[in-house]
Amino acid sequence: MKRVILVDGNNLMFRSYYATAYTGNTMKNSKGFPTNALYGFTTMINKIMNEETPEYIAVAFDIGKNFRKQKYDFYKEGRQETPDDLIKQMPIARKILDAMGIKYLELEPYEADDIIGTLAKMADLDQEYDATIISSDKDLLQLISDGTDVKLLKQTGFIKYNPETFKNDYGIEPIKMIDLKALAGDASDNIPGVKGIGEKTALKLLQEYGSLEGIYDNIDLIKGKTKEKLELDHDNAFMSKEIATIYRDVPLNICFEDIKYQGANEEQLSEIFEDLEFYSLLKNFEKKEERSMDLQYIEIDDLEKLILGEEVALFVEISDENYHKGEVVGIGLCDKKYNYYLKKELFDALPYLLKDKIIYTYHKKALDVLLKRKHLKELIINYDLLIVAYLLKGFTKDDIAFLMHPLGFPVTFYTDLKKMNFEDEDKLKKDIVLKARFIYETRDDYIKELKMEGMYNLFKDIELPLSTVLADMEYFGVKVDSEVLEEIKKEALIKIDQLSKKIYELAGVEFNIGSPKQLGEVLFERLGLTNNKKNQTGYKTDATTLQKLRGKHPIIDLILEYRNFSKIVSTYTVSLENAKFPDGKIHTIFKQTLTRTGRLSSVEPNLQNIPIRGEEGRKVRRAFIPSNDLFLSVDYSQIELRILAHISGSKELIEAFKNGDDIHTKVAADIYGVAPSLVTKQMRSTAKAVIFGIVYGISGFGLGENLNISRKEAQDFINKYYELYPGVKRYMDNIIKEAYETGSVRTLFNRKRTIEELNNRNYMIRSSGERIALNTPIQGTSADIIKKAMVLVYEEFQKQGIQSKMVLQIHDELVIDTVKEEEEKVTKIVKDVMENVISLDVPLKVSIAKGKDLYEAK
DNA sequence: GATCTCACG
DNA sequence: ACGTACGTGAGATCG
Repeated sequence: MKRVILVDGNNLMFRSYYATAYTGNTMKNSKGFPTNALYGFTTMINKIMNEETPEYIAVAFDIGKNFRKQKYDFYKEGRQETPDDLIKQMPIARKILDAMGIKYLELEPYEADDIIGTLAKMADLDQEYDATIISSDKDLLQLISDGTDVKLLKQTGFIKYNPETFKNDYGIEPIKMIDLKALAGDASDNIPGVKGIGEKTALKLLQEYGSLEGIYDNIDLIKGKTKEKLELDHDNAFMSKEIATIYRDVPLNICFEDIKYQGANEEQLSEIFEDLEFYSLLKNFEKKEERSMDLQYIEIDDLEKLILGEEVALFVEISDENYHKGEVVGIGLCDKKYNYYLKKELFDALPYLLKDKIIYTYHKKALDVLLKRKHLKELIINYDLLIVAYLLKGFTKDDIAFLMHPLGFPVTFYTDLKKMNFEDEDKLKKDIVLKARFIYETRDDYIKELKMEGMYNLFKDIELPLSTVLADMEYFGVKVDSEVLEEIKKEALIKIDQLSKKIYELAGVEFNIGSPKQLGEVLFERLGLTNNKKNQTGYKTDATTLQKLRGKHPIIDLILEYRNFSKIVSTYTVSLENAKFPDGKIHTIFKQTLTRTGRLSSVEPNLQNIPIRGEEGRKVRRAFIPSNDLFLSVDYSQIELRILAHISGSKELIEAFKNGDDIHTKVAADIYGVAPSLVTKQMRSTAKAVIFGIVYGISGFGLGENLNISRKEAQDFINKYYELYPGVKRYMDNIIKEAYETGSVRTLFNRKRTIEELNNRNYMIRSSGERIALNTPIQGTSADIIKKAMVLVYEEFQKQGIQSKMVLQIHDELVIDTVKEEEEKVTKIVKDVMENVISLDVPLKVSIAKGKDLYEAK
C-alpha cells in the first residue's frame, strides 16, 4: 500500500497568517516583506515531511475565479478581503514547495478542495493507494472513505478521522457532511442552508432520515416549526447541497507518479530562506557560511585600556535564567564609537567603571540582583530595553534574541548558548557584544516611540524604578520554617493514606486517584455515576463537576478531600522546601514583563498563590515567617470595583463608595429590591458573583454555571444590573467600540494593550477580544496603581532610613517584613501611600493585618 | 510536551 | 448557532 499525502495549501497559509497575526506583531524581514504566513506554512510542511515521510505528496491551492462563485454570486460573499500582507506571500509558498521538491496543484476555476477531492477519488479507485488529507477545514471531512482519512488540524495538534472515528464523533456517515451543510448552511462561505436550522437540529434530522432527500421524502413525519422551516427553504437546501459538494472530477490529467516527492534542492531553498531571513530554518540543513555582520570589538583584560563615552550600553550574559543562582558569563559594553568585550572577572569593577555614565541595558532587574549578591554598589541605570519592548510590543521574552532575530540580526538564542554550555568562546563574545550594540543603536528610536505612545512617564516613573524595588524584594527574600512545612506534610500524608484506603474500599479496586483517566473510569463506569461533562480525553473530574455529584455517592467527598491534601503536599510543602536557598529563604522572581494586563507574576516558586481560601491549605502560611519581627499585610479593598466606578463614571457606584457602603450588600439590595438590612448572605454572594462577572464580561450562561442557576435567571440578574447602573453599561459599550476602532485599549496610566483578537474571523476569538477590552483597563489600572504605590513606599522607606522590607506583592496586597520598632511608622507610610497614590472619583481604601507569620497577617 | 487539575488575585 | 468569565504558575499523568 502506498500513501498519498494531500495538503490544503490555501488553508495552511490562511491559518498560519491568522495564527500569528493574532498573537502579536506580524513578522516581517528587514526589507519589510511580511513573512508570518510563510514561516508557519514552512514549519508545518516540514513537520508533515518528518511525521509522514510521504512518498507521494501534493499541495493544492485556489487560483483565479471559481465556478461556484460564477454560478452563485453570493458564494463566499461578505467575507473579509484577504489581507494584502497575505496575498503577497502566496507566490513564495509555491516557490518554497518547488525548492522542496513537492508538487503543487492549482487549476482555474476550481478550488483547492476540488483538487484534493479529485486526487482522493483517484486513490479510492486505485487499490494500491491510500490518501491522507491534511487541513483544518471541516468541509474536507466529506471525502473520508475506506481509502481516505483526514488529519484535521486543531489549534494545538490534530484529530485523525477515518470512517469509524468520524461516525463516533458525528453520528453520521462522512458523505452526509454535505447534507449537514445543506441544512445548517455555512456562515463563512455564505451558504444559506435552511434558515433557523443549525448543526444540532440538522444532525438529529439526518440521523433519523438519512439524507436531505430522505428528510424531504418524509416531510410529513416532521412536526412543528422545523417542518415549516424546511418547507420554506426547500430550494435553498438543495442549492446549498450542490454548492457544498466537492467536485471530484477536476481535469488534472496527472497520475500519482507525477506527485512523487523529489527531495529538496537545498541550495535553492537556502536562498529563499536567506531572503526571508528564516535563520532558524536555515540551521536545519546546516548552512555553512554564517551570515555575520562582522562586528569589530576590543577585548578588555586591563581596565586601563578602557575609555568610555558618556553614554554606554551594557549587556551581561548570565549562566542561568534564574539570576538568583546563575553567574556572570561575559559582559558586553558599547559607547558611541567602540564595542568592548569584558571578561566576567571584571563584573566587580562595573560600579566604579560606569559611575556617572548614562547606562542602557536589557533586564535591569537581573543585573541589580547580581550586584546585590556580590555585595557591590548599585548601578544607576536609565533604560531597560526589556521593559521598553514589553510596554511597546507586549513582548514577553527574557531573551533579547527574540527581539533581534526577527530584525535579521545573526544572534544566538539563549537556549542554544546554554546547550553548548557557553563554551564556544568566539561565538559567545561576538554574541554578547552584538546584543550590547543593539541596545545602544535602538535606544533613541524606542524612547521616541515611548513618548509618541504616551508611555514615557509610565516607563520612567513607574516601571523602571519598580525594577529596583522588585530586585530588592527578591534578593531579601522570604524566610521559611521547614519544620512547619514538614509537620503539615506529615499530617497531610497520613490523611492521604487513610483516604486512599477508604476510596479503594468504596471503589472495590485499587487505582491511581491522581489520574483523571482512571478516576473517571472508576466513577462513571464502575460505580455508574452519571456525568455528561467531557473533555478531550474522557470524563471531566474537576472539583466543580464532582461537587454536583455530592450526596450521590460517599466516594465523592473523599476524593475532593484527597485532592485537597495531595495538592498541599506536592505543591505547597515538597516544592516550597525544594525552592529554599541555603540562606533559609525563598527568592522568587517577580516577572515584570510577562502579563498582558500589566500585572506582575511570580515564579520559581510562585508566591502569589499560597493557599488562603481553604482552612487546611491556609495552614501553609504558618511556614512563612518574617526575617525581622512581624509581617504587615496591607491590601486594597475592592480596588477593581472602585476603578470600574471611576472609569465608568457610574453615579450610583461612585455614590456608594463615597458613602462607605458595603458594595456587595448595596448591589444585592438594589437587585433584589429590598432594604440593605434585609440582604441575606445568599443574596450578597449572588450579587458578588454578578459584579465579578460583569468585570469579566460574562454571559448569562457563564454566570448561570457559576451560580448553579438557570441561564435565564442569570441573564435577568445581569440585565437588572445594567438597568440599575447604566453608567457601567455605557462604559462597556464605549470601550468595546473604541477597541474596535483603535485595535487597542489603555489603562489610566496609558499602558497599552493591543487586541489582535478583534480582527479574527472566528466569533469565539472575537468575543474573547471584547471581554479583554472590557477587563484590561480595569485590571491594568489596578496594576498601575499598586506599582506606583510600591515605588513610593520604597522611596519613603529610603528617605526615612526604614529597615523594614517589602517582600511580597500579591496583585492588590503588599506584605512588609517589619522591624518591631518601626511598626507604627511603617503602617502609616504604607497606608498613606496606598490610599493617596492617585486621586480618583472614589476613595481608595486599604485594610491592614499583622502577625508573626503569613497565616496571622491576614 | 500536551492535558488536566487546582492554587491565587 | 456558536460556546461560554479576566489574569496568572505548577505538579501529576500519559501518550
